Amino acid sequence: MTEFKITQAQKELVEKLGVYYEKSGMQPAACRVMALLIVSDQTELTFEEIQQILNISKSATSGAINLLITANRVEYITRPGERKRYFRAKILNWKVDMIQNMSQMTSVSALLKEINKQRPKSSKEFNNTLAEMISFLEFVNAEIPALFKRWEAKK
Amino acid sequence: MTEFKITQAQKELVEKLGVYYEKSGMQPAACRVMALLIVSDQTELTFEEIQQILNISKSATSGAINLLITANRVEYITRPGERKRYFRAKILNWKVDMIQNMSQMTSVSALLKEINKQRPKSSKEFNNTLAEMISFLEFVNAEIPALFKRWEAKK
DNA sequence: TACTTAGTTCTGCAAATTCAGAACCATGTA
DNA sequence: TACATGGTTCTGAATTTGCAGAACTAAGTA
Repeated sequence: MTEFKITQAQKELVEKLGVYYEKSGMQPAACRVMALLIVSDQTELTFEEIQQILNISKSATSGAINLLITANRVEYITRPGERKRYFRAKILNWKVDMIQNMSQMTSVSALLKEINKQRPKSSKEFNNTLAEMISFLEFVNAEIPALFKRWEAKK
Repeated sequence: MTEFKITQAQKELVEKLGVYYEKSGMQPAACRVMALLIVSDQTELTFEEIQQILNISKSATSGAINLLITANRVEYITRPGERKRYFRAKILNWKVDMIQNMSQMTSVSALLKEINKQRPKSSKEFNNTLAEMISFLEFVNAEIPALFKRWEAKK
């Protein structure tokens, strides 16, 4: 039985980051696992370590890990001769994730467009505001690549 | 008893937009109310109209409306001589909302910064990736005003 | 004063979520 | 073959959520 632990300060960071992740609707245990993989000194943790550090059941651990893997937020590696898997946060892909996240705006603006099309002409101010929102969302969406470029340039 | 209704097409838009709002963790009924106030031909609806169109109970209607008011997403007006309130989506403030939403990134990046500070020097690649994320989040955050300006200019 | 209107608040149920515990399985090892 | 390891899956219990229904309140009206 490994007895790897994290410090009190780290525990608090796991909680804080965990709560942040919860806002996106993921279940608490999965959020803690995700947070732990970011906060922990080791970037790669085994099933057992995760379970013990967070003090949750095997089923909760299994469920959380698989959820995160499905959501493409966690991956695992194996080591030659070991059956254990080493789980780690998939943060190297953060740019792809962020682009995907930002691009969700596109789907909203498409929906808002559809809505605005069916709105009566009479509610002019409202429609105009909606049109402005759509215009801005589309603009931002189109600007994303440029945003990355300017960031790269500035570094 | 008023018998104001919405079309089938509108109902579907309310559902779609409602589901979109649900992603942010708000309760279903409140999301439907919000969506209705965007989709409906009338931009201002009474308590009774909302309740009847969405076919929900008074308590659900009351709860949803008050939640939305607290979240600053809905406001109401009154008309002289009438006791009823007319509720409407507070979309005219969309810029403020959007800036606030985007600025939430700042809070995450602050937290990530705190985390990165306590990480061991040994996990170099991980720390660097984290630092890059933070850098990008801060950059985007700083760029928000400029983004609005460029959008205005382009219009 | 009694009644209507416009909503609020309380009670409680039904459904969904989340997780622990135990049994189970698959692979490797002695 | 027996046992250990690294999980997965099933069951069910404890919360939590979301809302209906009914009672209630506050303000205006006849």
